Amino acid sequence: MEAKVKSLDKALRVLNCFTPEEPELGISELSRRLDLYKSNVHSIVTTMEKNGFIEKNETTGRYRLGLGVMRLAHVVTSGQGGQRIIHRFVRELSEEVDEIVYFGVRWHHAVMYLEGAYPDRVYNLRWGAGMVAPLTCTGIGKAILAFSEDRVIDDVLSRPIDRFTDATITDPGKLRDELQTIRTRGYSTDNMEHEYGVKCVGVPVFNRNNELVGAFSSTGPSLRFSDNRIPALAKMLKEKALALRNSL
Amino acid sequence: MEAKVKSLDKALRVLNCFTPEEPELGISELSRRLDLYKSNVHSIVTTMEKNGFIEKNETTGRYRLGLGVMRLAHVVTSGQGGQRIIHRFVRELSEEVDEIVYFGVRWHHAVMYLEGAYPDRVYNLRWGAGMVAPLTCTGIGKAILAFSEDRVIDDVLSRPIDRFTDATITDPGKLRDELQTIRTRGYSTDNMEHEYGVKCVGVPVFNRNNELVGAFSSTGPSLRFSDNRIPALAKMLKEKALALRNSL
DNA sequence: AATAACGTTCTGCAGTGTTGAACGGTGCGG
DNA sequence: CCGCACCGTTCAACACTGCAGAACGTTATT
Repeated sequence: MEAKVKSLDKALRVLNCFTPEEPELGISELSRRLDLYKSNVHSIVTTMEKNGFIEKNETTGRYRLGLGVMRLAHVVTSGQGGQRIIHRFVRELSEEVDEIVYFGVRWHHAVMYLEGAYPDRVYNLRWGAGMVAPLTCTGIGKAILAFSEDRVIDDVLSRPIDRFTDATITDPGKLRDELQTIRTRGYSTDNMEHEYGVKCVGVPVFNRNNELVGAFSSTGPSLRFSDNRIPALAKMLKEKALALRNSL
Repeated sequence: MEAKVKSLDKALRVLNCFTPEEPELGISELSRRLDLYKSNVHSIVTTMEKNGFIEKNETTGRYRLGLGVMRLAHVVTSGQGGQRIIHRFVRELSEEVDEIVYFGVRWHHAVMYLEGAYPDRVYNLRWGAGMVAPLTCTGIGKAILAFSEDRVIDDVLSRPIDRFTDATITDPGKLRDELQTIRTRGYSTDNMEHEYGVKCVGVPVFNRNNELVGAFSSTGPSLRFSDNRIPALAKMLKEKALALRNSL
């Protein structure tokens, strides 16, 4: 697909430069990264600023995303009718398993987390709707990928697979086998493949037409996610996914 | 302020057409609303779609905001360092008062809710970060407005004040008195001024430099928010605001 | 003091966003 | 069952505007 309005395309690429790791960028930095002239980026940024999508940090002189983005995000979350139901299910599930629970969907070649809940004892959780993670090395991602259409799986496996820990499965063949295991078993696991010391369990969520809509996952320290507890967790997640299916 | 890049400005105005009430719009509808040609809007929308900020609903043929917006929202929320602390405070506060609690900031002439927490018994809550409400008739809004700079107050009071219920204060003079009461008393109330049957209490949140950063509010059915309970609620909110001040 | 990098401003030209009409498809009412 | 109205979509030619590139004043670093 080709961009119809090229100046707009550039502007949207500017927005996409901002990440949780680099939430604040300067004009020159953006111009280097996107291979655009400084004056060009400056025009774009000031126009965004006028509309509330970018804010200027007056002390550093650099720019960050503005609250206008949050208003749009609220439109997205409130617009999805099932969102509130899913929120409730995630919260209930978190209390039942007494661990962090997420709901996420596939977004291009990644998982996007849309809902999350966690017990009170989890104190310093870095989480928020819109968070993005790989499909290939997270419990939630693998649960989604395993039940996605073949062309999606082929597409994801044909690209280089990022390594995060030495447990990350980076071989496409092995990952394909893993996905088969997940399909037959009905749930996925993440044995510290994304982050050291963190394990996950994931199950797919379908709607009444048996279409994949997303996945639940539960995650926590490897100490609590012992091999013999995981099937029990998976069972609880699966039951909730089934209940949600009937409520969607 | 004038838009440097006019085509971008149009595109951003397209995005701002989407609201929680109308999350899905057609090309013709947008073109009428913004007084632009259909083909023009179409070019803009397809370019947005390519970048993930707009999605097409294939069944209706209309368009809605895309998940790319959520990714940006996560950058905003994770970027604000204090956000996680505030989240924790709101959650604690919600347990202490056993009611819905919000944290919000001023955004132009409105409040934007950034954090919210609520007890389990609250079932069907319509809430999400990025939600926007008036400054003039909500507990959280009036708590912010009362402690804002004079030019902000004058600006808000000089505009027509929307009416939502027959308790809404729409007279600028009366509202100015109300703000003075809030300042001396240290907390604001919303006595069904925004929604029938719903009451609120709000308190401002300052940082160590005594600059206003936002406000807490607690809200719920008027039955539970009796006149003699409100001071107690306000006291709890104020204590939390003071604690937050020292943690920011 | 000198350098380098920053954000910002300006102008003329080339490239592109916009116009306006026409297309096929869909759904409604006569 | 037909015709109308509206939808989203496409296209070509032109007028306009977005952008390259240099120059500006500031700030931070050496």
